[in-house]
Amino acid sequence: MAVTLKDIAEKVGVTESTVSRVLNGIPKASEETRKEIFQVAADLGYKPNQIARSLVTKKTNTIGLIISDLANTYFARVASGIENIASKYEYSLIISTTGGQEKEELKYINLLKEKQVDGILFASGRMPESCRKLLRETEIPTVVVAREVEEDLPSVHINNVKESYKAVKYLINNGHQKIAMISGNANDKESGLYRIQGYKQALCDNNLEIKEELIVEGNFKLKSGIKAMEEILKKDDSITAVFAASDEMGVGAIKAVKKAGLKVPEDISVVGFDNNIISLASDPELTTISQPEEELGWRSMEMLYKVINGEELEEKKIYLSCELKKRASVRRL
Amino acid sequence: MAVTLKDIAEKVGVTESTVSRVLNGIPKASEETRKEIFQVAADLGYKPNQIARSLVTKKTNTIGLIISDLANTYFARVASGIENIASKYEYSLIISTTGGQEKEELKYINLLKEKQVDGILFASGRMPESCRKLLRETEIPTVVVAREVEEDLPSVHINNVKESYKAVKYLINNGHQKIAMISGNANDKESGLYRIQGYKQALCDNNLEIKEELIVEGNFKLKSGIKAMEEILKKDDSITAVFAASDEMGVGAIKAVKKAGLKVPEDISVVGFDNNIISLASDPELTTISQPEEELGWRSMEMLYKVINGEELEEKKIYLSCELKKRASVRRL
DNA sequence: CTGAAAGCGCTTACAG
DNA sequence: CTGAAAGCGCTTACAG
Repeated sequence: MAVTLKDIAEKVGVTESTVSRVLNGIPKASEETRKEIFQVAADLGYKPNQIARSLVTKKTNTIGLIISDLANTYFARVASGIENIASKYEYSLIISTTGGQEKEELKYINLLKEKQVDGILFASGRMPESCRKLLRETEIPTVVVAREVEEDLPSVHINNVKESYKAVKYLINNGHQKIAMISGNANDKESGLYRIQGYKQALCDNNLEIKEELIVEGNFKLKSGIKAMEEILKKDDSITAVFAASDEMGVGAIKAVKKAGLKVPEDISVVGFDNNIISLASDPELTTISQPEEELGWRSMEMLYKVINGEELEEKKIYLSCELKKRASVRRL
Repeated sequence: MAVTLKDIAEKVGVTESTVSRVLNGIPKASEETRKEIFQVAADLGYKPNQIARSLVTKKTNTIGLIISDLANTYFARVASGIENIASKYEYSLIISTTGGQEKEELKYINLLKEKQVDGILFASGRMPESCRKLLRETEIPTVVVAREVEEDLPSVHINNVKESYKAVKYLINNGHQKIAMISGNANDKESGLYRIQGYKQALCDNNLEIKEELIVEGNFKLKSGIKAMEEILKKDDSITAVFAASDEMGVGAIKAVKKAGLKVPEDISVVGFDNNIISLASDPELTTISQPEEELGWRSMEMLYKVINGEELEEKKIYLSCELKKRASVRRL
């Protein structure tokens, strides 16, 4: 059996209350009993039962992370950032993956409530109204990660419109005028739609024509990038550059260009998004927008910490900015 | 305030015990009170407090995962596999990352004990004696993931010697005789040492000479692969193939070969290890050994489940085998 | 079929 | 400086 406060108390000849106080560093006990209590606790290998403690303090020192998919590099890095800072704050992390499914999201919010977590970090697709409602009812402090959200929930994310704009502007600054895009799905309001908006905005602001047929949809994966690029080349082989909404698709684009007997960047320049390791593995290395995944993680955890402890938030919505990584896949025209 | 059993009991006019039994599906209450209890519970939005429940049942339905690093693709995928099956078994997952540091590992074992987890999955570097000892004392059911371990702890992993052998044998079968290796650190008894052993064994069994100077150490990262390959080319430009202990290093090798003005696979063939996405991003695509990360994850979770429930294990050590992915980076001589 | 009681391992006023 | 008591929200024999 595990050793309890009672065991220590009996052995020392004091009461559980005293042992509890001493072990928790509450004010003065006689130096003598203090010493003895610590001694006996160590001898017996006492480990406080946090479950029992949580029941009375109503704090579990654990927070729940609801996330789409750990096998995805991007989310894995966000999770990593969260874990690092959580452990610094002495919070444990319960991780639940949802695949972006609303049903799973609801299930886990309920579960985390039952487990009495002190707070929730939500990094799983767009947050449906049902989740918001449930979160409100359960009254668990929540911060949304990597998603803009209409709700007044605190959140930390990047500005996808602005960052895409930056990528496309870079191509324009390098003299490109006929720029295609390999996008995500426009129904995905985040990396899908917003990155398209940034692309269009950049063209528009620079008096370049937006041709809808030059925006080809992929699913962020490498293969879809290949297919999309092939389609683009078939449609219009006079383009000189392409902006891909993910590095995987960007690398796919490079592959397709080469397969078509053309060269990157001599014939076609490519810019990606993410700064995934594959952007460095490709040949040529892919120019890309570097997302601060780890920072997204730790900033959200910091925010949540403040919310839990009732501290004021200076900003309810934090936008982190991304860095343009200039590499060999873009040429100056 | 959260609604409790007591609230329901009062409203229905029965006792907490009855409510508890009904909600837990314990045998027969009158159909009438059952209905009413469920009704009231739903109306009040009752959610059982699992902390209170755990205190009495001595089960938390959560397991702890001690893992090196979530930002690392390999471990992230292992974690993903674990999470998927854990949630199927209705276990929550507390994830703690250690960076492979013994001190952190010990800290988290203690913490998980205090949190009364039902079991631990250990996927963090070689397990030091101190951890084994602590695990024994705390008596938490444990399964080791992706690491061979002398101890009689159950474990699931791949056979690094055998899989490396397979990779090198493939090169030999394709007519290669002068094969270099980009290895990990030999002090790392797993992917470091064992992959070197497999390489040597394959050469040996095929009467090829082992030249220590053709084994150059990297750190599994892309850059180190480039450096190692440059060194190898400097030492002996008559080699026709290289086996890299990771895909990142393999891709690095390809880059170095190209930079030296040679071609892959025409001049030098390359085989990697992992089947990381970058093996597909590289040009040419990298032939590699595909590790079953997700399966590593779920098999270990399944094993742990059995241990927790006192079921007999047919095998205490499970070896999963890897698949050789034949791609364009190897040529037949 | 249901109640009353004890207990899980802690913490925390309240006294003294 | 320390005890005695109550309580956190449940479950589970034990009666009846």
